[in-house]
Amino acid sequence: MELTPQTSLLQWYNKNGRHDLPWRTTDNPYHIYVSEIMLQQTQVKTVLERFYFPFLERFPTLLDIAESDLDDVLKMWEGLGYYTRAKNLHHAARQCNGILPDNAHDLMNLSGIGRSTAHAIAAFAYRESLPILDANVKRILHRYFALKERNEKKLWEYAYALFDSSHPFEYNQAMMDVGATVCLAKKPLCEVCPFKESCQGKTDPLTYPDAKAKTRKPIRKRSIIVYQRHSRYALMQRKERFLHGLWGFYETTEIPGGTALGNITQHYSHFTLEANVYLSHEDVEEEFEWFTIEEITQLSLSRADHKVVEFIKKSA
DNA sequence: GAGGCGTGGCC
DNA sequence: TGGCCAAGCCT
Repeated sequence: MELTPQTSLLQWYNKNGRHDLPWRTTDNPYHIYVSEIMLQQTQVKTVLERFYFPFLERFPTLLDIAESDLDDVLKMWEGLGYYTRAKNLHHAARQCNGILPDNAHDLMNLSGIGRSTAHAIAAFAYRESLPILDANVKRILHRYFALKERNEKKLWEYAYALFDSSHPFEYNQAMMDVGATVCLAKKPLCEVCPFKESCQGKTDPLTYPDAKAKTRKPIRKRSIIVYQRHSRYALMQRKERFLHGLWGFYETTEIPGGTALGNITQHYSHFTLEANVYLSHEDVEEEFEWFTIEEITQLSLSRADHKVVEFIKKSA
């Protein structure tokens, strides 16, 4: 007798799932929430080894976040990227007064929690019977139902079609594990896949969905000027959306004078920064704040600005 | 709906 | 080594 795809998936998960992930072995909704936000567009290894535990130690409860300054949250987020997540997490903590809603509908009203994340938290923390639709599930669905077209609305319908409503926790976790370890983007391992019997795309999995149009990342050439007064250096806290809340040195399209310290290249999500770094003792009228190297380590800086700090240390 | 939004790892 | 990819959301 043939197994249903849901039963096959469940059996696969029991044997092959990543059961030891800390956000799977807890029933603390706040811990699960933090993990879901950190894991957005971010590899499990990075979250697991560098960010998840230190963050929860610094902020043991959601109320601790609500009662802290955004700068303190950003400091724990430093290096993780997509800093709007930290801003939204801080805002969400205050929106709900440190008390996380216990259902997907109310979770979705919080900043930074979309439909998929709301479903994930609700399914994992409260066993609410809802499917998720993340990149892993999307890839599986495109192949399983042989869908060439990328269509978010239709994918949600297919997500419900394959969903095992009797086992929301195990199903959703299993789908992410299959996506992460079997239904791989470049090398799908169809022979060990729990869906190998019923998958409609198994003969040519790489053709689903249609390939994205290739676009070349633009290169932005900039000068970074490190203004120095005695043993202090000029930084500003970014107000714009890009790297919001992080501190940085002065950046310009002008070619300045001063001592050349070196060059940095930084790849961002939508452009590449190529910058020449200069040290200058000129007076400046811009509204900077001035910090020693020691004090700078207390701030939150982007990767690129950390590279600048390294140049300063070498030149000193 | 398309584009903005970080960083590290992989080949 | 440059281009893709990794538990999306917001505007």
